Order: sequence, then structure tokens, then C-alpha cells
Amino acid sequence: MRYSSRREAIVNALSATKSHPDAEWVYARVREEYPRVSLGTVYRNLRELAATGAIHTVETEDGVLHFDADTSPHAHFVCNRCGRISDLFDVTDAAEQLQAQGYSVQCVKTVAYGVCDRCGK
Amino acid sequence: MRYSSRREAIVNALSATKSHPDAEWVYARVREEYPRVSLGTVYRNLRELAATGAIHTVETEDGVLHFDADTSPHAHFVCNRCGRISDLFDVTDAAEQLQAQGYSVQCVKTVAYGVCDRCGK
DNA sequence: CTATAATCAGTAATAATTCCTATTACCGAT
DNA sequence: ATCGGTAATAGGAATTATTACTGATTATAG
Repeated sequence: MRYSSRREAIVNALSATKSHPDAEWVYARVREEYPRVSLGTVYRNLRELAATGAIHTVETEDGVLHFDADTSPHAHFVCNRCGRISDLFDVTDAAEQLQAQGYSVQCVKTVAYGVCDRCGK
Repeated sequence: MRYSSRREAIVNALSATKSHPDAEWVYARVREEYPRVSLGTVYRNLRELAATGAIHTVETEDGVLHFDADTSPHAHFVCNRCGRISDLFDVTDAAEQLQAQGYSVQCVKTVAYGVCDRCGK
């Protein structure tokens, strides 16, 4: 993957926040620097960055993808009311910890992605 | 939520499999019994059933929602190659277990959903 | 029964995301 | 410095899963 100014701006925009923004937010930010950037470019770069593991993704319950430049291992909490996404750096007993902090946990989903035994052969 | 024959057929179709199907699959099954059922009805019922917790949902990386009639606490593994979704009843050290079984784990996502401290007040 | 409110089928609309095509920028080699 | 090949970009069209809307139907409480 060779250098590209738009991709750099996308990564910079994402690295400057811990708010787990969606593609539209990144688009708005990058447009401040490159007013002619297209939404498709933002989507493509975010997708490619996520595919290589350079950034991470969080899917909210409304199906919108959110992005995270912090690739250290951690989980997320999504508020179904305000949409805010917060970090959970210690996943053990996540539900208990959250409740102790005043969060009401409706469900915890753990999904592993990869290649299964059949496909790996 | 009052009785409806279509909803019953939807739940039955979902309960008859462990393959975590999507809405189209459920639609095809229910149509065997009710050929005039509409896809919108299937979507609406699946959404309402999931909202009440009667069924669970798993989102694959392509953004498609899959449904699970098994509401016992368990996690999932999604194969990014064949799309197959398998159950993980023991989540502790999920990655290690999966690797021992011949799975190649690319990432594990844990997301908790609920209402945050600010919104709860 | 009857009233009423949920549910339905069918269709149109929505919205997030991807695809497509012409154009442009980059970079190594001349 | 220029060329040629390759990859990236812009802009818009297309795709696709999902939801919204409408008038008709149906379950069920009284």
C-alpha cells in the first residue's frame, strides 16, 4: 500500500479523536483539508485500512460502521440512546464493571472473525 | 404482542436450524408454508423479536444481520471465507480454543450495548 | 358479535456502502 | 525532465439490506 495524501489525512483525522466516528464524520474532517475529496475515497480508504488492521471497526446497532485508530486490544460499549461509543480496556467481567460505573448493560456480544477449520484446509 | 401465524412460522423456521440464517433464508422457509408472506413482514417480525430478546442477532462483516433462536448466553465465530457462523459456548480464551480446533482467528470483537451513565440519569 | 388495534401484503422509499469510469498523481527508469 | 506504468482519486451511478407507508385483514377483549 503506497503513500496517499488522502489516506494520510483520513488516518490523521481518526487519530485525533477517541469518539469512534463514522465515515461521514471522517469525510467532513478530511474535506477541511481536501475540499474536493469524495465520500467514496473516504469509504474505500477506511475499508482498506480496516482490512489491513491499521484501524479497527465497531458496528453500532443501527448497522453503521464506526472507526477507531486505537488498535490496542480493547472492547467497546455502545449507548443505544445517545450512540456514544466508549472504550473497555479490561474485558473480564465487562458487564459487572459497566454496571458499577452507572451503565445499564442490555447485552454483550462477542464475535470472533477469521477462517474456519474447513476453509483453512 | 398478540399471536400471529406468520410470526409463529418465523420463530419455528429459526428454531429448526443452528445455522444463524439471515432474513432472506427465513423468508424462503416461511414462504413454503405461507407463499404470500412478504419480505417486509419477515423483517419486521425478526426486528421485533430481537428487540424483545426472544431471538438474538449476529452481524457478519458484510453488514448483513443473522438471527439465532438460541438465546442462551454464547458467543459466535464468523468465517470470513465461507460465511459460516458457529457457536462458542465458552468464551474464556476464545482465540486459543479456536486455534486449537483449526480455526484461524483474525480478530475478536466484544461489544456491550445498553444505556450509558449520562443517558441513564 | 363488534370494536379496535395489531398485523399483513405489496410497494415505494431510504440510506449506507460499493462499483464504475475517466482522470490524475506518483515513482522508478531512462 | 520526461516517459510509462501503476495505483489512487473524484464524482456519480448502482447496489442491497432494511424500513416506511398504505389500505386490507385478522386476532382478541369486552
